[in-house]
Order: sequence, then C-alpha cells, then structure tokens
Amino acid sequence: MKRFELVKNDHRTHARLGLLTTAHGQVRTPVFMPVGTRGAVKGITPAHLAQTGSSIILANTYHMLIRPGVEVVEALGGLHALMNWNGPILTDSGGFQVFSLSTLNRIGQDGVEFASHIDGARLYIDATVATVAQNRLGADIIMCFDECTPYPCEPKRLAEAVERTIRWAGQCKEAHRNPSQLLFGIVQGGLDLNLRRDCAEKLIAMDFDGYALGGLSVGESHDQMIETVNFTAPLLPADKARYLMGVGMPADIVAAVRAGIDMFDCVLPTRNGRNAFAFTASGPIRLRNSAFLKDTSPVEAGCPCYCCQHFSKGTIRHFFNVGEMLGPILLSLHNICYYQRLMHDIRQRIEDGTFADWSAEFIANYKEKSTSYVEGIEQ
RNA sequence: GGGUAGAUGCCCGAGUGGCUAAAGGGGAUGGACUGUAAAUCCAUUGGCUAACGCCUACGGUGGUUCGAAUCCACCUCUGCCCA
Repeated sequence: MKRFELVKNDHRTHARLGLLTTAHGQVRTPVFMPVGTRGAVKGITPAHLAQTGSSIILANTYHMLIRPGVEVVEALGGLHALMNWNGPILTDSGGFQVFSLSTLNRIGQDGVEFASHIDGARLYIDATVATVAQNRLGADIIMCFDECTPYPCEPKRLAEAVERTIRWAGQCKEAHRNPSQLLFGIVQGGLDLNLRRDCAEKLIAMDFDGYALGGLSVGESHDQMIETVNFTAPLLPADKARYLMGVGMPADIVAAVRAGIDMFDCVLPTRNGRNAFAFTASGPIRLRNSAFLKDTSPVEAGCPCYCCQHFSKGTIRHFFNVGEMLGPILLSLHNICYYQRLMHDIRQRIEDGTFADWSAEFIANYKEKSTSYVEGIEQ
C-alpha cells in the first residue's frame, strides 16, 4: 500500500498536493495538524475540531508517559479512544521536550534523563523507549526520538545533536514493531546547511515512511527558517511526506508550502486563542484591546466557525475581560478554523494553478502586518 | 455629648523624618506566544517633555526641621464603643 501519493506538483513553486494514507483514514496535504499534547486539543471538543476541517491531530509521547502513562492509555482503549478521535493521530516522540524542558533533563549518548516537570520523578527516554511507547499508544504516524536543538546553538553541540539524532533514528527504526504505523525520521542541524544535508542523506538511506524537519521555529527569524527549509526540503524524496515540525505563523506555513512541505503542526492557534489573539484574513487582532468594547461584528466576517456565527468581538472581549472560559474556547476554535481555511485555500490554489502569485502576496501582506514576525527574536 | 481607630495615587493597601512619584495587590492600557511546564508571561499606569528635567501629590490649614506621607496644633470627614 502506498503511504503517500503525490497528486500534483505546482509548476512555479515546489508546492505539491498529496494524499497520505493511514490506518485511520486519508489526509490531503498540505495539511495542518492541531496539537493535543496531553490527549486533548485544549478547549475544543473533537466534534467541533472535525467541523473546522481538521483531519489529523497530534499528541505527545513525553506528556502521555508522564500522565497517565502508557498502561493507562491502553486500559482506556488506546489513544484514539481516549481522544475520541477516529481519524489519524500523530504522536511526537518527546524530542521537542529535550529542547523545551532542557532545564529538567540531561542528554546522554544513548538517551535523555528527564526529571518530571510534575513531581520530579525520573523518566528515561531513548529511541527504544520512545518507539515502543508510541507503538503501544497506537498513533497512526509516529516520530523518531530526536534532539531538538535551541537557537542559537554552538556548532559543536549542533553537530553532536545531529550525530545522536541520526544514531537514534536507526534505533527507532529497529525498535519499530507495528508496520501499520508510519515512522517518520527527523532532520536536525539548526541553520547549518551542511549538517542538514548530511542528516537528510543519512536518514534517507534508512528509508523512513516520511521525513520531518525539526529544530526550527525555536527563535530564529522567519527568513532564516525559510532559507533552511528551502535548502532542505528538496533534498528529501519526492514520494514521501515532508513535515515541518512546530510551524507556525500563517506566513511561515505558506512560505514552507512553497518550498515543498506537506505537513504542519503548531500550538499557535490554540495557545494564542487562549490568550485573546485571533488570526484573521485581514491580519491578527487582540481581543482584549479596548477598541472592541462595543464592537458587534464577528472576529472575522464570513468565517463559518461557531464563534464567528454566534458571537461578536465585543462579547468575546467581555469574556476575556472577566475570565470566562468561553472566550479562550471560542477563539481557539476560530483560530483552528482559520488555519484549516488557510490550508484549504492553499490546496485549492495549488489545484487550480494560482498558488505562486497568491502565496507571494500573502507572505508580503502578512510581513507588513506583523512587526515581531519580521524582526525575529534577537538572542 | 464622651472615648477610640482611621483618612495614602483609579480602587484596596504598605510605609512612622532624607534611599519616596511613594512597596504589594487589583483594575486599566499595550505587548509577547511557533513539534504546549502557558486559560500563561512581560511592560506601562500623577502632569508636561524627544530627553535632561520641571511641576503637583499621601483629608484641610498652619507649624517644627536643612529636609515631612511620616513629628506638633487645630479643623473636616468616616468606622467602632459608651451615653
């Protein structure tokens, strides 16, 4: 069975349409995957999630290992039952926590020793542990255990991380016991293009079901990230899915699709939604701002989501102002709906051949509207 | 009428002679967030100014002092207790 079918290549960019087949259904790419780290996409019921056009969602191995643990997930009927999601699920291996919880772990040659961020309990994760856990959780796509590096990063550290990531990838491949689950390798290397190429070549030789780009959107600028994606994506096999992990802002996604990326995940729509930040076609808005006090219009005119169909900006501002949980819930829902509409537009544009101009204009517009986005984070 | 406690910036509230335009909350305003330790975090919040700085401020009026939100006198108002 073919796991990834290339449906169409855009003529003027590296963008492509694809169809990813998993044990729980097919996914049209380019795709955005909402993040449900601990088994739930924060604030959104699976029914509402499906209504946004989401076809595949994420969960996180590290967090599910900490609580409730693999055995409990199994006892509850597996990840799909726990999440009440019958579509495809992808689990991240915990490699991102090597980065995000760097103050709570110690990286060794063979694995990573975590001190639980909940109670300090020791949790050792290596390639085998991560792979076996993901086999048992039962996700449709599982990720190799990798070392996500920070930005900036010492060249020596970066090279060591790439070396470990490659070695661990081989161990993941070896430990992988369930062929109905797709296993993706992860290309690391920071902004070092030679390391990226090296890592990609070695992973490709191991023949994974798909390839991810990791270690990006960790503090570098949009342009730095896209430069790295532009260089690395074409190195990957055309007949396998390409996944840019953790990305990103709408313009990041559009730019990466231009480079030939098929899959994305990001916490921005839900996290920013909880923090009163709404993505809209005419740029981001912050619903806590007093400008919306008596605004009777929806967050985004024409948006079909439940939030925009039934609530005004003024009402949502009120919910945030008084701390009602409905505010975060509604904006999370809207933001995911926005992201899925964006992905739909992207696929449609590739389909009808108007993606190149449209995407260039989209990126230019978005850059203009978001200052922090252009500047990146100075370190 | 007698006694007693108090009056601080938008609000609550610390501060009992100089380090005070005044702690800490709250509220308000703005910002950040990229494979989620985040329904979180950060900044600003008397006036004028680009800034140095100047002015006005701790119930009121006077006073003591080189210097007062802080000490003294009187006044005004508020809470509580007793008649």
